[in-house]
Amino acid sequence: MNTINRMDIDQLATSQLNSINQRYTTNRRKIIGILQEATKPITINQILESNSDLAQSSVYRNLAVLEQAGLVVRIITNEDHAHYELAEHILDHHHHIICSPCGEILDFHLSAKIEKALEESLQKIADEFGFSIDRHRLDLLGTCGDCTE
Amino acid sequence: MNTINRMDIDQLATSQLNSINQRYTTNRRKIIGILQEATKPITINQILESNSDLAQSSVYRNLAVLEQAGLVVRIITNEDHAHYELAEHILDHHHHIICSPCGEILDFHLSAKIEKALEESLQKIADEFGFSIDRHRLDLLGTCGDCTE
DNA sequence: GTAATAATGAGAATCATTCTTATTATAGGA
DNA sequence: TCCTATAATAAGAATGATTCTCATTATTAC
Repeated sequence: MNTINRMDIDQLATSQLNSINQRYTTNRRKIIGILQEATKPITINQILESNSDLAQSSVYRNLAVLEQAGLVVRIITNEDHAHYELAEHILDHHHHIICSPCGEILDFHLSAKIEKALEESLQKIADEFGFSIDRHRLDLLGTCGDCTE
Repeated sequence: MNTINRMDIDQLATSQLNSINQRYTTNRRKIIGILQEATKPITINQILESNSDLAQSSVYRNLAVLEQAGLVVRIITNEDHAHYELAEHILDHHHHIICSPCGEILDFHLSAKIEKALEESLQKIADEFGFSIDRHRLDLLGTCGDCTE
């Protein structure tokens, strides 16, 4: 998991940003770096805390650009703040386990077998509805060990 | 699906609201009725459009109460507005297919077999993470037929 | 280098949602 | 049936995450 290294990410980022006529600037590189180190989805406040050089408005703007470029995914939960993480072709396909009390989000993987069976079912369903699928997401909502105590 | 009738819902609503010391008022009954007729998750604006008697602030407040009572579920997507629908013990367990361009949300059902396999996998994963599961949600994101044309 | 264009950052603006408060409705006891 | 205590309502104000504006700074192409 996440065997892709920094050099490869930079190359990917440059090429995907270029394809939408955007540059891979210093700020964008910083944000990608912070997301890569985070190993789990984080909020904009957490990004700002890890690098005080970044302006809030720039982080909002750049995350939107990085999302358009397909490099970053925005995760919406019932929390006040959105969470962000690197796109699945950089990490790998996975799902989220969310602690409702504290808002923490962690990644998990389904077994290849279940994942495949699920994808086949979903494709059939999309066909029935006349939808073209972009992606699916599966969240597990509950309470983490720390919040139970 | 959704074989429960209005009388049963009213009874359920009364009992679940009472258990958190809340009343099943006229406004709350109206909101439940609108959600039942909608057959798919709708926004607060859509609720206000179906009944001009309701004050916006009351709808917000009452949906929060109905959600606490476990009668209503709030659905968050990337859209600006949250969507609401009746809880799964009133409808039945299902998932959502979401059109990203227009924001429409429809319900779908997984085959019992896949659903069961999935739930078993998720239980194992929750155990590994030391989480207690509340529920899971599965969304299919894509583009509906109308938005493709 | 220089001009043209894009990105930045500070703060203002937006807008869904939540909060406040005076008014109205409801339930339970006398 | 009337009181009284308490809950719900509705109108608008307040909040706060996110988006927008625009003057300044950086980058690219020639």
